[in-house]
Amino acid sequence: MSDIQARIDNMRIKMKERGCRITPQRLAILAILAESKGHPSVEGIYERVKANFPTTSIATVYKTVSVLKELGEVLELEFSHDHNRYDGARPYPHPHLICTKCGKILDPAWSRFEDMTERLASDTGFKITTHRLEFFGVCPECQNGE
Amino acid sequence: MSDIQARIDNMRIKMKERGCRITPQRLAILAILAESKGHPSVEGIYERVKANFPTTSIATVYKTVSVLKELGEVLELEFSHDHNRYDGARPYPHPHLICTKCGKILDPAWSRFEDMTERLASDTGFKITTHRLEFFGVCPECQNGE
DNA sequence: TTATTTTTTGATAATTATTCTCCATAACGA
DNA sequence: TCGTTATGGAGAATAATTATCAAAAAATAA
Repeated sequence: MSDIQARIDNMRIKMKERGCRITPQRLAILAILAESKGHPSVEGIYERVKANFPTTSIATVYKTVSVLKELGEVLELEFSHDHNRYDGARPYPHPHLICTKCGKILDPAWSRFEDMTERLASDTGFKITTHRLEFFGVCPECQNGE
Repeated sequence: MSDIQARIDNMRIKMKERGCRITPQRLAILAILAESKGHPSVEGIYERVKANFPTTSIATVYKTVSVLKELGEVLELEFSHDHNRYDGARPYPHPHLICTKCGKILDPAWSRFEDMTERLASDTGFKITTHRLEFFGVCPECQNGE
């Protein structure tokens, strides 16, 4: 079974356990999020769902993403000046590399920051639950004016 | 001269150079941002400015903060589900420690991530311009139910 | 100083992403 | 299959932020 299929199944099970019904629209949303190389926005997910389910409302996408967020099955990247973006393939905190020109978001293949987090916790008394690390810059394509 | 006064003067000079006029309201905003231990929101700045200038509009605060952001004299912490928060004392990217219960934001005394950034740039071809690193957790006060 | 020009202020309207409302419909356990 | 109950969809509501614009204040010129 592919990683993507495994992610879809995992999300499905988590939603079921919570008492959610798996509708075709939701399944489509899960699939898009699990594939999500591009870290889509709700708007972007909505556009892709509509290809198969033309009557879908954007509210449905918001509601499904919200449940997944609550379940820890999707990572939300917050942008107060733009649509939030979502990572359903790797829902745990990890670094992101964001092109400030085209909005592309990449996942550099790096490990987490356990030791850093631990030291910070013992220094400050905080119980650290999560973190967010994002690098911003201009991608090679945008540097070449493509 | 105190660090805070130096920050105020620096912001003032940068705004002057850009052709901005330093009004009493703006000076009050600069002072609040330079002191900003608590990483205030626009709303919070507005409340404090109103103590001295009761007729101030929140739009004035938004506009001033926007100019400072453009000049790189204030760091914006983005929260898509809440007011953004601002750091005028240390306007360069640095880690933040955020209590998810009370909203307190601390600056742990850590250095930047130059080496990390450099490696990432050479790995991906991105021209890295800035980064964002935020740790979330529950502060000691909130753990004790205060 | 006074007149003139330009920017800023402040009140409010507009915008935009997101959330809510509500009922017909669909999912799913019995 | 049936009955219960969550969901879907359309549009209204919300909330943070931004835009508008006339009046006031600051800079500049005379």
